[in-house]
Amino acid sequence: MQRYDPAAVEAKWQQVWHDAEAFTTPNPEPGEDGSRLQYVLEMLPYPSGELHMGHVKNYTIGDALCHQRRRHGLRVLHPMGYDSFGLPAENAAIREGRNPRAVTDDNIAAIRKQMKRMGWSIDWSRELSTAEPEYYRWTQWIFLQLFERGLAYKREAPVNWCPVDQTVLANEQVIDGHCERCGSLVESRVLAQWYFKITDYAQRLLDDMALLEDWPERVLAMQRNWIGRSEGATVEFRQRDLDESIPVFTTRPDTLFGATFFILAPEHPLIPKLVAGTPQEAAVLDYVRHNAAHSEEERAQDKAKTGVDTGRTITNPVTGEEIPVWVADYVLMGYGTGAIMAVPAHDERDFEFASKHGLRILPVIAPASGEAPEGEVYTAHSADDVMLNSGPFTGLPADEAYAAIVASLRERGSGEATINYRLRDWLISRQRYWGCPIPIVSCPSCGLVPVPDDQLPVVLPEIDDYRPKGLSPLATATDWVNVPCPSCGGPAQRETDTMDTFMCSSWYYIRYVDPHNSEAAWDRAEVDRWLPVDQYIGGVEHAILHLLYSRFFTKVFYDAGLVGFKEPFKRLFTQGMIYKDGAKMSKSKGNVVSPDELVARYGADSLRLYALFMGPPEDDAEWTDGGIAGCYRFLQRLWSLVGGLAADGVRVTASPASPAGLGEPGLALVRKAHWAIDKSTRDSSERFHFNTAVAAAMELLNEAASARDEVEPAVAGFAASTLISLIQPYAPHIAEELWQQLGGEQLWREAWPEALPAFLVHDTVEIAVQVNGKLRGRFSAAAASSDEQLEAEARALENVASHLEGRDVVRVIVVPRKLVNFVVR
RNA sequence: GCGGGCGUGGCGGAACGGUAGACGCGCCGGAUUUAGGAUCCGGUGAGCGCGAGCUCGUGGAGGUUCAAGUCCUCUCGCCCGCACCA
Repeated sequence: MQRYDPAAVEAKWQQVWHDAEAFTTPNPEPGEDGSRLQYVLEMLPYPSGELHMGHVKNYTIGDALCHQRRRHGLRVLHPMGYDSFGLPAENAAIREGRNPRAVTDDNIAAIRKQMKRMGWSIDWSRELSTAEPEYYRWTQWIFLQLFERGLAYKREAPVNWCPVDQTVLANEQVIDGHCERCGSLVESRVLAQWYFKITDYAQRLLDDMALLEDWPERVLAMQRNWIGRSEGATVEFRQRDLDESIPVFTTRPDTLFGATFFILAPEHPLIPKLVAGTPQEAAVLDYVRHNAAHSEEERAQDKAKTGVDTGRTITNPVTGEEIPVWVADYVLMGYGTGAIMAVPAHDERDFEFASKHGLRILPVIAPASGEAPEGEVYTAHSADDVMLNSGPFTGLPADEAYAAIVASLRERGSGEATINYRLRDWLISRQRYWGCPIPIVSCPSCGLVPVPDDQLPVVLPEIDDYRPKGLSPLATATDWVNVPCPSCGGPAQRETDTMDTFMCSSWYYIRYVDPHNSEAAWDRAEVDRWLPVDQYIGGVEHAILHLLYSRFFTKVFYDAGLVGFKEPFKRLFTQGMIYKDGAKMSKSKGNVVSPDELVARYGADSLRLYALFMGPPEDDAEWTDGGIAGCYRFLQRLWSLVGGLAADGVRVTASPASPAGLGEPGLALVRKAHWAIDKSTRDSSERFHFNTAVAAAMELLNEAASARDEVEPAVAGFAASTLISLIQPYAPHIAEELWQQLGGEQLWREAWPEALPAFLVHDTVEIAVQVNGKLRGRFSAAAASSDEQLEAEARALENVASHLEGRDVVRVIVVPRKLVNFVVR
C-alpha cells in the first residue's frame, strides 16, 4: 500500500477534472427544463497579492455546496473572476515603478494558480477580469444606460477627499471620518463629480427586502440603517429680508410651537445672501470658512456645538413669531434640507445648544403625569402625552396634535408630511488612473455628450506617470483627452476621471452567464434562466457597499427591461472571519498563516477540511495549527483503512437493502453509515454546518476502523464507500483517489448517498432514568417496549430503587425510546 | 444612544425542551522506537469516594415545566455595524 501523498493525489485529479471538463457548465438550451439550475456564487477576489485564509474559507464553503448540489442532480453554475481595477494594484505599481496592468496581471496569475491548486470546482471557461476592455466596455455601456435614464449626473458639491490617495470617496468608503483604504483623515472639497441617483431607489431597496429568501438579519439591519428612512414633515419657514422660504425636515411636527430658533448648516447656500450687509456678516462668513476646511465627517468627531448668530430672524409658520436664525456645525448640509427648526425643550442637541447660547426653551408637550420638568429635555414618546403652549392644539393628546398640525400646515401651504432618507447619491468619480474611464465627452457647445455605443470601449490610455496629482492622471494624455464632440464634431474633451471600482463589481454576476458576448453586455434570455443567484457567499464587510450597489443596479436593469428579476441574490451567506492569537488575521498584525505553506505541508484537502471543521462557517473562528494537523491525520487514517480494504479486494459496495440477515457488528456499522449519511446531509445542506457533517464522517471512520476485522467485506465496503462519498465535497481529491482504489470512477458525478429509514431506527435503545429530573441510571430496552415495561424496568434498577425508597411516586413520565422520569415527594 | 450578535471543559466547538461536553486539538499514561518524530491503545469537566456511586457544573438572578445550555423576565460582560440623521 502506498503512503498518502497529497501533492501527487491532488495533481492527478486536478488533471483528470481538467481533461474531462468536469465542472464546465454550458448554458441550458432554450426550452430545456430550468428547474434544475443552480447558481452558486462566491464574491470575486480583488487581486492584490495572494489568496489569504479568508478566501480559502469563502471558496471552500461555496465549493462544498456546489459538489453536493451537483450530486443531487442539479446543474450548477460556479464561475470565478477578478475585481481587478482599483487602488492597491495602482499604488503597488507606483511603488515598484511598474505598470498597473502588469502588476494586476501578475497578481491574477498568482491567484489563479492558487485557486487551481486548491481544487475548487470552478467553471474556468467563464473566467473574467473587470479591467479587460471586453468587460469594461459594458461597464461603460451601463454607465450610459444610467445617464440616459437621468440616473447619472454631474454636480458640483462638497465631497470627501482623501489627501493621501488623492481622490474623492463615496460616503460608504468613509469610516469615522477616515479613508477606508489608507486610514487618513478625509477632507472636504468642492468638486464637480459624477453621481448615481441611488436615492431614487431608497424605498424600493427597503421594500424589496421582502423578496429576499434568506439574508442574514444583521446585513438587512445594516442596509436599513444606511438607507435611514424617517417619517416626518417638511415645514417652510418664511424669511422676510430674503423674501424666500427655507424648508426644514422634522420628525416631530408636533413640537412646532416649541421651535424657538432656527439653524442653517455652515454650507447652506443662502447664508451669504442672508448676512450680506449686516453687522454680523464678517463673523458669520468667517465661521463658514472655518467649517469649510473640514468635512462633515471630520467635524462630527468633535461633538462640541459651536455656532454663530446671523442677527436675522425667520417666521415660525404656526405662531407667527420671529425667531433668531443661527449657523451651527451640528446641522449637516447632507441630511434633510440643511436647515432645522430647533426645539430645545424636546431635542437633546437643541437643548444643549440653547443652554450654551442662552436661547429660549419652551416646552410644548408634557407627559400625562404633569408638566414637563423645568430645565430638562422631554424627548420620550408616550401615548398619554398632552400638548402645552400650542395655541389651538393645547390640551390635545400629542398623537392627535401631530396629525392636526401637519394638516394645518398643508392647508396653509407651508408644509406637508414627508419621508426623508439618510442615503445619499453614490459618488462614482475617482481621480485615479487604474479604473474604468467614464465614457463622456465634454463639449463647449453641446455640454456632456455620451460616447456613442459603437465607439465603446473608451480604452484606458497608456501614460508614463500614474501618480495621483489631485487631478486624474488621465488628464496628461492630451492626445486621448482632446476629441471631436460626438454630437457636433467641434473640439471637445474626454472626461478624465475614472469610475469607482464598485461600479465594476456591481454587475459581474450577470456577465458570468454570457461572458464572451461581444454584441451585448448579456443576453437577457440566458440571464433570466440562471439568475437571481441561488446562493451568494462572502464576507460581511460588503454588507452595504457592494451588496447595496448591486441591488440598486439590478433594479435599474429591471426597470430598463434588461433583466426579468428585481433582486440579484436570493440567498446570502456571510462567513465569519478567521482570527489568530485573538486578532483578525492581517499582514499588519503579522499573524497571517499562508495557505500556500499549509497546502505544501498537508495538501489542499486537509486545508479545505479544516476550513470547514473549525466551527460553524458563519461564526468567527480562531485558527490553530493543531487543527489542520488533526484533519490531516483523519485523511491519513481514511487512506490506510481504504487502502487495506482495497488490497483485500473490497470494492465500492451499495447498502444492504434491509437489516435482515446481518450479524450484530455488521448491522451496527451499516447503521452508523446510514446515520452519518443522514446527519451529514442534513447539517450541511440545511444549515451549512459542515463542522458537524465532517465530525459525523470522523465517527464513521472510527467505528469502521475498529470493526474492520469483525465485519464481512461487503459491510466494510459499504462503510468505506459511504465515508468516501460523504467526504467528497470537502476533500474531493483523496475521495476520488480512494473511490478509484475501490474500483469506482467519477465520484464527482455519483449520486449523493441516501439514508435508508430501515437503518435509522434501532431495535434496542438506551433509556435514561431520572428521579425528579436527575439522572439516576440507564438501561437498554427493546425500542418497541410499552410504557409499562419501561417503567417496570426503570424501577428495577438498583440505583433508581434506592432513590424511590420511602417516597411517594406522584407521577411517572415516559418518553418512548428516550427516558423515564419519576416525580417523587 | 440606536441596531445586530455572542457568553458551554485547558482550547475550537457538539447537544428536535429529554443522558451536557459529540468530533477535533491539547494534556496524562502505556505500546512500538537507539533517540526524536510518526503511529497504535487507554484516559481526560470540577470536587468527594477503594468502589457501586454522590455532589456541583452551560456569565449572574429569578420564572415556566415532570424535565431548561435550550423557552420567558431582569441583569452583567464581550464583539460587530451605525451614530450631532433633526
